[in-house]
Amino acid sequence: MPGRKAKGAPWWQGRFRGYGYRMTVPREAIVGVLSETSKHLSAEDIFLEVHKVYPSIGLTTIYRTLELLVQMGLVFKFDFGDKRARYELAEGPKGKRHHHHLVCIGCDTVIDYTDFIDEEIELLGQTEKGLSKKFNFKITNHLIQFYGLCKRCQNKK
Amino acid sequence: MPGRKAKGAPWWQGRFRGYGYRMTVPREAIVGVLSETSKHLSAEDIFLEVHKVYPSIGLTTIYRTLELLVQMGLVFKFDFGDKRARYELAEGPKGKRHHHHLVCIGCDTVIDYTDFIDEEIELLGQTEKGLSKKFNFKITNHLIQFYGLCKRCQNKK
DNA sequence: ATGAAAATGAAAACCATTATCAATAAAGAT
DNA sequence: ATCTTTATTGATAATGGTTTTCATTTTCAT
Ligand SMILES: [Mn+2]
Ligand SMILES: [Mn+2]
Ligand SMILES: [Zn+2]
Ligand SMILES: [Zn+2]
Repeated sequence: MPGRKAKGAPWWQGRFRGYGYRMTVPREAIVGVLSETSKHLSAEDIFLEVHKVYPSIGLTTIYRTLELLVQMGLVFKFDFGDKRARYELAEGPKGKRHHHHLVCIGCDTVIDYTDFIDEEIELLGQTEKGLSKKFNFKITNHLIQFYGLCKRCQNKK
Repeated sequence: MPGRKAKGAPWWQGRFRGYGYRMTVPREAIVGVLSETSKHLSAEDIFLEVHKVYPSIGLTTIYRTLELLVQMGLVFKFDFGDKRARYELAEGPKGKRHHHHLVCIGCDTVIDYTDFIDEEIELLGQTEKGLSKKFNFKITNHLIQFYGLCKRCQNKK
Protein backbone atom coordinates (compact mmCIF):
# COMPACT_ATOMS: atom_id res chain seq x y z
CA MET A 1 0.00 0.00 0.00
CA PRO A 2 2.12 2.78 -1.29
CA GLY A 3 1.92 6.04 0.56
CA ARG A 4 -1.20 5.22 2.48
CA LYS A 5 -0.02 6.57 5.82
CA ALA A 6 3.33 7.82 4.73
CA LYS A 7 2.60 11.20 6.26
CA GLY A 8 4.48 12.93 3.47
CA ALA A 9 3.68 16.53 2.73
CA PRO A 10 0.00 16.65 1.80
CA TRP A 11 -0.62 17.03 -1.90
CA TRP A 12 -2.10 20.49 -1.60
CA GLN A 13 0.99 22.12 -0.11
CA GLY A 14 2.60 22.31 -3.49
CA ARG A 15 -0.48 24.09 -4.72
CA PHE A 16 -0.17 26.83 -2.14
CA ARG A 17 3.52 27.24 -2.81
CA GLY A 18 2.90 27.37 -6.50
CA TYR A 19 0.74 30.39 -5.98
CA GLY A 20 3.40 32.03 -3.83
CA TYR A 21 1.41 31.54 -0.66
CA ARG A 22 2.90 30.36 2.61
CA MET A 23 1.93 27.12 4.24
CA THR A 24 0.47 27.77 7.66
CA VAL A 25 -1.18 25.83 10.45
CA PRO A 26 -4.64 27.33 9.86
CA ARG A 27 -4.51 26.64 6.15
CA GLU A 28 -3.39 23.11 6.78
CA ALA A 29 -6.20 22.59 9.26
CA ILE A 30 -8.87 24.03 7.02
CA VAL A 31 -7.99 21.99 3.97
CA GLY A 32 -7.67 19.03 6.30
CA VAL A 33 -11.25 19.40 7.45
CA LEU A 34 -12.53 19.80 3.91
CA SER A 35 -10.63 16.76 2.74
CA GLU A 36 -12.13 14.55 5.39
CA THR A 37 -15.78 15.18 4.67
CA SER A 38 -18.16 14.77 1.80
CA LYS A 39 -20.57 17.28 3.24
CA HIS A 40 -21.10 20.83 2.08
CA LEU A 41 -19.79 22.84 4.99
CA SER A 42 -20.41 26.46 5.82
CA ALA A 43 -17.62 28.73 7.01
CA GLU A 44 -18.90 28.34 10.55
CA ASP A 45 -19.08 24.56 10.23
CA ILE A 46 -15.44 24.56 9.28
CA PHE A 47 -14.59 27.00 12.03
CA LEU A 48 -16.22 24.77 14.63
CA GLU A 49 -14.42 21.71 13.36
CA VAL A 50 -11.05 23.42 13.21
CA HIS A 51 -11.71 24.90 16.62
CA LYS A 52 -11.71 21.48 18.25
CA VAL A 53 -8.04 21.07 17.47
CA TYR A 54 -6.87 24.67 17.20
CA PRO A 55 -9.06 26.81 19.43
CA SER A 56 -6.99 29.88 18.66
CA ILE A 57 -7.84 29.99 14.97
CA GLY A 58 -10.44 32.66 14.27
CA LEU A 59 -13.43 32.70 11.99
CA THR A 60 -11.90 35.54 9.98
CA THR A 61 -9.09 33.29 8.92
CA ILE A 62 -11.54 30.65 7.84
CA TYR A 63 -13.22 33.12 5.51
CA ARG A 64 -9.92 34.43 4.21
CA THR A 65 -8.54 30.99 3.57
CA LEU A 66 -11.69 29.80 1.87
CA GLU A 67 -11.57 32.75 -0.47
CA LEU A 68 -7.99 31.85 -1.29
CA LEU A 69 -8.90 28.25 -1.91
CA VAL A 70 -11.72 29.24 -4.20
CA GLN A 71 -9.37 31.54 -6.08
CA MET A 72 -6.88 28.71 -6.45
CA GLY A 73 -9.62 26.50 -7.78
CA LEU A 74 -9.15 24.05 -4.96
CA VAL A 75 -12.56 24.64 -3.47
CA PHE A 76 -16.04 25.21 -4.86
CA LYS A 77 -18.35 27.73 -3.26
CA PHE A 78 -22.07 27.10 -3.52
CA ASP A 79 -25.33 28.73 -2.62
CA PHE A 80 -28.06 26.23 -1.91
CA GLY A 81 -30.64 28.72 -0.77
CA ASP A 82 -30.07 28.79 2.94
CA LYS A 83 -28.35 32.04 3.73
CA ARG A 84 -24.80 30.81 4.15
CA ALA A 85 -22.24 29.94 1.51
CA ARG A 86 -21.25 26.28 1.36
CA TYR A 87 -17.81 24.99 0.52
CA GLU A 88 -16.52 21.76 -0.88
CA LEU A 89 -13.17 20.48 -2.03
CA ALA A 90 -13.01 20.72 -5.81
CA GLU A 91 -10.57 17.92 -6.30
CA GLY A 92 -8.61 15.27 -4.55
CA PRO A 93 -5.16 13.90 -5.27
CA LYS A 94 -6.81 11.93 -8.04
CA GLY A 95 -8.04 14.92 -9.94
CA LYS A 96 -11.21 16.91 -10.48
CA ARG A 97 -14.52 15.66 -9.37
CA HIS A 98 -16.97 18.01 -10.98
CA HIS A 99 -20.51 17.10 -10.12
CA HIS A 100 -24.03 18.41 -9.84
CA HIS A 101 -26.47 18.59 -6.97
CA LEU A 102 -29.84 17.42 -5.81
CA VAL A 103 -31.17 19.78 -3.17
CA CYS A 104 -34.01 18.64 -0.90
CA ILE A 105 -36.36 21.51 -0.20
CA GLY A 106 -37.72 19.58 2.76
CA CYS A 107 -34.63 19.03 4.86
CA ASP A 108 -31.93 20.98 2.97
CA THR A 109 -29.95 17.83 2.36
CA VAL A 110 -27.67 18.05 -0.65
CA ILE A 111 -26.84 14.98 -2.69
CA ASP A 112 -23.85 14.94 -5.00
CA TYR A 113 -24.09 12.94 -8.14
CA THR A 114 -21.48 12.13 -10.68
CA ASP A 115 -23.15 9.01 -11.98
CA PHE A 116 -24.92 10.52 -14.92
CA ILE A 117 -22.19 12.95 -15.71
CA ASP A 118 -20.84 10.83 -18.51
CA GLU A 119 -24.05 10.83 -20.48
CA GLU A 120 -24.70 14.41 -19.52
CA ILE A 121 -21.29 15.59 -20.61
CA GLU A 122 -22.09 14.86 -24.20
CA LEU A 123 -25.39 16.69 -24.13
CA LEU A 124 -24.01 19.49 -22.02
CA GLY A 125 -21.23 20.01 -24.48
CA GLN A 126 -23.69 20.29 -27.32
CA THR A 127 -25.92 22.59 -25.34
CA GLU A 128 -23.05 24.86 -24.49
CA LYS A 129 -21.90 24.88 -28.06
CA GLY A 130 -25.35 25.81 -29.28
CA LEU A 131 -25.73 28.60 -26.77
CA SER A 132 -22.27 29.94 -27.42
CA LYS A 133 -23.01 30.26 -31.09
CA LYS A 134 -26.52 31.59 -30.75
CA PHE A 135 -25.69 34.29 -28.22
CA ASN A 136 -22.02 34.75 -28.99
CA PHE A 137 -21.40 33.91 -25.37
CA LYS A 138 -18.20 32.22 -24.22
CA ILE A 139 -19.26 29.68 -21.62
CA THR A 140 -16.66 28.86 -18.98
CA ASN A 141 -18.72 27.20 -16.32
CA HIS A 142 -22.15 26.00 -15.39
CA LEU A 143 -24.32 25.50 -12.37
CA ILE A 144 -26.88 22.73 -12.41
CA GLN A 145 -29.04 21.94 -9.43
CA PHE A 146 -32.21 19.92 -9.14
CA TYR A 147 -34.65 20.72 -6.39
CA GLY A 148 -37.22 18.43 -4.92
CA LEU A 149 -37.92 16.01 -2.11
CA CYS A 150 -35.57 13.33 -0.89
CA LYS A 151 -36.79 9.88 0.01
CA ARG A 152 -37.26 10.70 3.65
CA CYS A 153 -39.11 13.91 2.99
CA GLN A 154 -41.51 12.28 0.53
CA ASN A 155 -42.77 10.03 3.31
CA LYS A 156 -43.60 12.79 5.70
CA LYS A 157 -47.32 13.29 5.91
CA MET B 1 -57.85 44.44 -30.55
CA PRO B 2 -59.60 42.78 -27.68
CA GLY B 3 -58.70 44.01 -24.24
CA ARG B 4 -55.55 45.80 -25.22
CA LYS B 5 -56.19 48.93 -23.20
CA ALA B 6 -59.39 47.86 -21.62
CA LYS B 7 -58.08 48.76 -18.16
CA GLY B 8 -59.95 45.86 -16.64
CA ALA B 9 -58.70 44.42 -13.38
CA PRO B 10 -55.15 43.22 -14.02
CA TRP B 11 -54.91 39.48 -14.39
CA TRP B 12 -52.90 39.02 -11.21
CA GLN B 13 -55.55 40.42 -8.88
CA GLY B 14 -57.48 37.20 -9.02
CA ARG B 15 -54.32 35.44 -7.97
CA PHE B 16 -53.97 37.50 -4.82
CA ARG B 17 -57.60 37.06 -3.93
CA GLY B 18 -57.35 33.36 -4.57
CA TYR B 19 -54.76 33.15 -1.86
CA GLY B 20 -56.91 35.17 0.49
CA TYR B 21 -54.69 38.21 0.25
CA ARG B 22 -55.97 41.74 -0.11
CA MET B 23 -55.31 43.87 -3.11
CA THR B 24 -53.39 46.98 -2.16
CA VAL B 25 -51.73 49.92 -3.83
CA PRO B 26 -48.18 48.79 -3.04
CA ARG B 27 -48.82 45.28 -4.32
CA GLU B 28 -50.34 46.64 -7.46
CA ALA B 29 -47.38 48.94 -8.00
CA ILE B 30 -44.80 46.24 -7.39
CA VAL B 31 -46.30 43.72 -9.76
CA GLY B 32 -46.75 46.55 -12.19
CA VAL B 33 -43.06 47.32 -12.21
CA LEU B 34 -42.14 43.69 -12.60
CA SER B 35 -44.56 43.24 -15.47
CA GLU B 36 -43.09 46.10 -17.41
CA THR B 37 -39.49 44.97 -17.49
CA SER B 38 -37.55 42.04 -18.76
CA LYS B 39 -34.64 42.79 -16.46
CA HIS B 40 -33.75 40.97 -13.28
CA LEU B 41 -34.44 43.58 -10.63
CA SER B 42 -33.24 43.69 -7.06
CA ALA B 43 -35.54 44.70 -4.21
CA GLU B 44 -33.94 48.11 -4.21
CA ASP B 45 -34.33 48.47 -7.97
CA ILE B 46 -38.02 47.84 -7.55
CA PHE B 47 -38.22 50.18 -4.59
CA LEU B 48 -36.64 52.99 -6.58
CA GLU B 49 -38.98 52.43 -9.48
CA VAL B 50 -42.07 52.27 -7.31
CA HIS B 51 -40.84 55.29 -5.40
CA LYS B 52 -41.14 57.50 -8.47
CA VAL B 53 -44.90 57.11 -8.41
CA TYR B 54 -45.57 56.30 -4.76
CA PRO B 55 -42.86 57.93 -2.64
CA SER B 56 -44.55 56.77 0.53
CA ILE B 57 -44.11 53.07 -0.11
CA GLY B 58 -41.24 51.69 1.93
CA LEU B 59 -38.53 49.19 1.15
CA THR B 60 -39.87 46.85 3.80
CA THR B 61 -43.09 46.45 1.89
CA ILE B 62 -41.15 45.66 -1.25
CA TYR B 63 -39.41 42.80 0.52
CA ARG B 64 -42.61 41.55 2.08
CA THR B 65 -44.54 41.65 -1.15
CA LEU B 66 -41.78 39.95 -3.10
CA GLU B 67 -41.74 37.14 -0.59
CA LEU B 68 -45.49 36.78 -1.03
CA LEU B 69 -45.18 36.76 -4.78
CA VAL B 70 -42.51 34.08 -4.65
CA GLN B 71 -44.70 32.02 -2.36
CA MET B 72 -47.57 32.39 -4.77
CA GLY B 73 -45.36 31.25 -7.58
CA LEU B 74 -45.85 34.50 -9.43
CA VAL B 75 -42.26 35.58 -9.14
CA PHE B 76 -38.90 33.82 -9.36
CA LYS B 77 -36.11 34.72 -6.99
CA PHE B 78 -32.56 34.26 -8.22
CA ASP B 79 -29.04 34.57 -6.97
CA PHE B 80 -26.62 35.47 -9.70
CA GLY B 81 -23.61 35.89 -7.50
CA ASP B 82 -23.73 39.57 -6.74
CA LYS B 83 -24.89 39.98 -3.19
CA ARG B 84 -28.48 40.91 -3.78
CA ALA B 85 -31.43 38.71 -4.66
CA ARG B 86 -32.92 39.28 -8.10
CA TYR B 87 -36.59 38.97 -8.95
CA GLU B 88 -38.45 38.29 -12.12
CA LEU B 89 -42.07 37.67 -13.04
CA ALA B 90 -42.62 33.95 -13.41
CA GLU B 91 -45.43 34.18 -15.87
CA GLY B 92 -47.54 36.54 -17.85
CA PRO B 93 -51.22 36.40 -18.72
CA LYS B 94 -50.23 33.89 -21.37
CA GLY B 95 -48.76 31.39 -18.98
CA LYS B 96 -45.44 30.24 -17.66
CA ARG B 97 -42.24 31.27 -19.24
CA HIS B 98 -39.69 29.00 -17.65
CA HIS B 99 -36.23 29.74 -18.90
CA HIS B 100 -32.57 29.41 -18.12
CA HIS B 101 -29.82 31.97 -17.79
CA LEU B 102 -26.51 32.97 -19.23
CA VAL B 103 -24.63 35.03 -16.68
CA CYS B 104 -21.72 37.21 -17.81
CA ILE B 105 -18.98 37.22 -15.20
CA GLY B 106 -17.55 40.33 -16.82
CA CYS B 107 -20.45 42.77 -16.60
CA ASP B 108 -23.06 40.81 -14.61
CA THR B 109 -25.46 40.91 -17.51
CA VAL B 110 -28.00 38.11 -17.47
CA ILE B 111 -29.42 36.70 -20.68
CA ASP B 112 -32.68 34.77 -20.63
CA TYR B 113 -33.25 31.99 -23.05
CA THR B 114 -36.39 29.97 -23.50
CA ASP B 115 -35.68 28.50 -26.85
CA PHE B 116 -34.02 25.42 -25.44
CA ILE B 117 -32.05 23.45 -27.84
CA ASP B 118 -33.07 19.88 -28.39
CA GLU B 119 -30.02 18.60 -26.62
CA GLU B 120 -30.91 20.52 -23.50
CA ILE B 121 -34.42 19.15 -23.35
CA GLU B 122 -33.15 15.66 -23.80
CA LEU B 123 -30.47 16.23 -21.22
CA LEU B 124 -33.00 17.40 -18.68
CA GLY B 125 -35.50 14.64 -19.25
CA GLN B 126 -32.91 11.92 -19.21
CA THR B 127 -31.15 13.29 -16.18
CA GLU B 128 -34.25 13.89 -14.13
CA LYS B 129 -35.58 10.43 -14.83
CA GLY B 130 -32.31 8.76 -13.96
CA LEU B 131 -31.84 10.75 -10.82
CA SER B 132 -35.39 10.24 -9.61
CA LYS B 133 -35.03 6.52 -9.88
CA LYS B 134 -31.52 6.16 -8.56
CA PHE B 135 -31.89 8.40 -5.53
CA ASN B 136 -35.61 8.05 -5.04
CA PHE B 137 -35.71 11.80 -5.28
CA LYS B 138 -38.81 13.61 -6.48
CA ILE B 139 -37.60 16.44 -8.66
CA THR B 140 -39.91 19.43 -8.78
CA ASN B 141 -37.67 22.09 -10.16
CA HIS B 142 -34.25 22.85 -11.52
CA LEU B 143 -31.79 25.70 -11.71
CA ILE B 144 -29.53 25.92 -14.70
CA GLN B 145 -27.14 28.76 -15.26
CA PHE B 146 -24.21 29.07 -17.61
CA TYR B 147 -21.42 31.41 -16.68
CA GLY B 148 -19.01 33.04 -19.06
CA LEU B 149 -18.33 36.16 -21.08
CA CYS B 150 -20.86 38.00 -23.18
CA LYS B 151 -20.02 39.34 -26.59
CA ARG B 152 -19.03 42.77 -25.30
CA CYS B 153 -16.86 41.40 -22.51
CA GLN B 154 -14.97 39.09 -24.85
CA ASN B 155 -13.80 42.09 -26.85
CA LYS B 156 -12.38 44.06 -23.95
CA LYS B 157 -8.66 44.82 -24.01
C1' DA C 1 -70.32 54.05 6.93
C1' DT C 2 -68.38 50.65 10.37
C1' DG C 3 -65.13 47.60 12.44
C1' DA C 4 -62.19 43.52 12.57
C1' DA C 5 -58.25 41.96 10.51
C1' DA C 6 -54.69 42.51 7.28
C1' DA C 7 -51.15 45.41 5.58
C1' DT C 8 -47.93 49.12 5.98
C1' DG C 9 -43.78 52.18 7.19
C1' DA C 10 -40.10 53.73 10.29
C1' DA C 11 -36.82 52.17 12.98
C1' DA C 12 -34.19 48.80 15.16
C1' DA C 13 -32.37 44.21 14.98
C1' DC C 14 -30.17 40.45 12.47
C1' DC C 15 -26.36 38.08 10.80
C1' DA C 16 -23.18 36.44 7.31
C1' DT C 17 -19.35 38.42 5.48
C1' DT C 18 -15.47 42.20 5.17
C1' DA C 19 -12.32 45.71 6.51
C1' DT C 20 -9.00 47.44 9.91
C1' DC C 21 -4.81 47.13 12.24
C1' DA C 22 -1.50 45.84 15.66
C1' DA C 23 0.68 41.45 16.80
C1' DT C 24 2.51 37.05 15.13
C1' DA C 25 4.62 33.54 12.43
C1' DA C 26 6.73 31.65 7.98
C1' DA C 27 10.72 31.19 5.12
C1' DG C 28 14.89 32.70 3.05
C1' DA C 29 19.41 34.65 4.24
C1' DT C 30 23.09 34.95 7.42
C1' DA D 1 20.25 28.89 15.40
C1' DT D 2 19.37 33.76 14.72
C1' DC D 3 17.95 37.57 12.04
C1' DT D 4 14.84 40.10 8.80
C1' DT D 5 11.38 40.76 5.86
C1' DT D 6 6.77 40.57 4.99
C1' DA D 7 2.78 37.51 4.59
C1' DT D 8 -0.58 36.02 7.74
C1' DT D 9 -3.36 36.11 11.67
C1' DG D 10 -7.01 37.27 15.34
C1' DA D 11 -9.88 40.60 17.82
C1' DT D 12 -12.79 44.01 16.83
C1' DA D 13 -15.56 47.05 14.40
C1' DA D 14 -18.00 47.95 10.28
C1' DT D 15 -20.94 46.70 6.29
C1' DG D 16 -25.12 45.90 3.92
C1' DG D 17 -28.89 43.18 2.43
C1' DT D 18 -32.74 41.35 4.64
C1' DT D 19 -36.06 40.70 8.84
C1' DT D 20 -38.46 41.97 13.04
C1' DT D 21 -41.04 44.84 15.72
C1' DC D 22 -44.87 47.55 16.64
C1' DA D 23 -47.83 51.44 16.40
C1' DT D 24 -50.63 53.31 12.61
C1' DT D 25 -53.18 52.95 8.37
C1' DT D 26 -55.87 50.58 4.86
C1' DT D 27 -58.80 47.04 3.00
C1' DC D 28 -63.19 45.02 2.42
C1' DA D 29 -67.14 42.22 4.05
C1' DT D 30 -71.03 43.67 6.52
MN1 LIG E 1 -21.23 18.79 -3.94
MN1 LIG F 1 -34.59 35.42 -16.29
ZN1 LIG G 1 -35.25 15.86 2.50
ZN1 LIG H 1 -20.51 40.92 -20.16
